[in-house]
Amino acid sequence: MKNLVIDEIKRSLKDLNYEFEDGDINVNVPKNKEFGDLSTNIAFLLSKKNKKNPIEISTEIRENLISVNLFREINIAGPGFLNFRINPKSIVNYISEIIKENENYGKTNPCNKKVLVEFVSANPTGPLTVGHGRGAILGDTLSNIFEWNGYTVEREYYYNNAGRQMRILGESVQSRFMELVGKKYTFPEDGYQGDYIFSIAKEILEKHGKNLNEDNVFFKEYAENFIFNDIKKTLKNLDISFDSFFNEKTLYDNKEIYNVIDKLKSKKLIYEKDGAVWFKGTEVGRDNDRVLIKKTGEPTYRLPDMAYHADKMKRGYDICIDVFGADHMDAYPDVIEVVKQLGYDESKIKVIIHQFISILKKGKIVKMSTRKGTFITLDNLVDQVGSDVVRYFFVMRGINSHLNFDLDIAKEKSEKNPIYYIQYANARINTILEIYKDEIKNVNLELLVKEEEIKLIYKLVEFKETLIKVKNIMEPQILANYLLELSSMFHKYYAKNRIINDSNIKLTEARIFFIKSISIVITNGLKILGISAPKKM
RNA sequence: GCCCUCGUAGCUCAGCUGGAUAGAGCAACGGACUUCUAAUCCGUAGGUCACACGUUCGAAUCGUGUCGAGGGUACCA
Repeated sequence: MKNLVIDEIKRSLKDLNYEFEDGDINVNVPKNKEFGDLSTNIAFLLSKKNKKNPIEISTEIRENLISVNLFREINIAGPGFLNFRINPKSIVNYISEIIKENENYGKTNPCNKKVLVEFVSANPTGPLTVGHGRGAILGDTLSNIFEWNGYTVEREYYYNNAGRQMRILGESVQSRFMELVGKKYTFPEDGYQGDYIFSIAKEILEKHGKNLNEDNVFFKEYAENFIFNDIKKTLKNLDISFDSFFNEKTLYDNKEIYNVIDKLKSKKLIYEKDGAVWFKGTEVGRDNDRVLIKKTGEPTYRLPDMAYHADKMKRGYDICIDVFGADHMDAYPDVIEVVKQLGYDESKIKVIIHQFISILKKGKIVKMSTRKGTFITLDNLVDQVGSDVVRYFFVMRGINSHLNFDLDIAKEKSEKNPIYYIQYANARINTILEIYKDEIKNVNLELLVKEEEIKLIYKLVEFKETLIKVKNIMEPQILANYLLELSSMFHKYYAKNRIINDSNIKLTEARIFFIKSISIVITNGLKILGISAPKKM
């Protein structure tokens, strides 16, 4: 809708010989509907450049556009705003288009571009917690968005099953096993204290008996498998699946991490100090130099991260999206700088940082630690409120907001959750569609003349623009809010207007088409968010 | 100390690249089901957009500073 108006304005400005750039033209929906359907401030911008009165410019543009069929009315208001009223007849046929495209409405034709989305990427040291949930759902939703925008998407999970953390995990399980069979084994310092460690130990006992004689590696690998299966199950419960799991170990095996060092060395960005190998970040504008290889000979986590990103660049994606929690805030600029130094186009990497959520229980923030086992698992949350609610909840807020999630309220008030509001709108429509099954031929959509109907159609037309916008700025809450607004408009309309009206068949037919198109948009929108759209509730 | 993110109604939060009278849900109060699902709708009340300067015709939005919250600042991941 906006785009249609913008195109007309552009054409007009060319006619009038005004110089402008595409970004200059802003069209938006005025808060006060008396101002019209859409409004632009273009006259103000041109007035600066041309030293001309905004009213004068507006008048010229109005004269030029007034005969265009798209517009029913164009007014000049205030100090020079141009307000447009759209001619409903020029827009009403979008409904047919929506119904024709049905479950594909909103999809863009394939654009032959590949995007890799890396998310979750939790090491297998414990179950996924609600803390991981936001990243998991954000990553999957962004993947869906890119798919709907015509991209080929790969979802990748990056993990590390080597190193200290995993060793401690193995020792923790071994220790619990010994405890179960009554043998002595010291629980490791910094060991994992969660109950799931016991569960793993018990399963080992059941399968292998109490005379099992294996070393730490056995316990570590057993635990890793157990936990990874658990993680995959959790993700599956949220309808999330990955195309690939990338093990950090690969980068050791194929020496990629050392290639990174060598290349940086040749650029004189590497030096040794105190027995460690450092990246000279300060040379290229970073605040600090960083250790890449410890004096023990082990790489720090940064180095494989760098090699991993270099690997992704080699694989030839058009965009690489990294979904991180705020705790990675500090590491990624170094990684990106190194990618750049290695000669890759670092602008292809888009880092999405989301803030953490706090879980409130009885009004208090629950401090969570995987190590201490004081966490709420994502599974637990899904069990309590369901996948739809969880998925909606985690994308309904801006990624930069630190949001508080009150568990008690979420459980108590789950009926009043906004997701039900949206799903209910769709269910109401489908009930009517179930009742009215007469064949409709030659529907006359121009009978939809009520103001609410026209506004709703505008809203439907906005769907495609919204999907493009979400793809560009990568903030899915815009889609969540869109669906909420659309549903609200429908509920209000439904309360005031009957759809099936036996004394006016033609109007009934038009409205059936109308609500059908609303249902399609809600269903498709929810699908992108990974949420079901039941026809009955 | 330094670096990120944030501060909007009692609570949880929207507010797109600055636009006209700042929105929604929850909580409070009052209404609406013989009619396609009341998981809904309508109404009342609730605000110095943390604060102060600045840029601008115009600021919740941009800039600087102050205060407050969270996160990061490791040869942990």
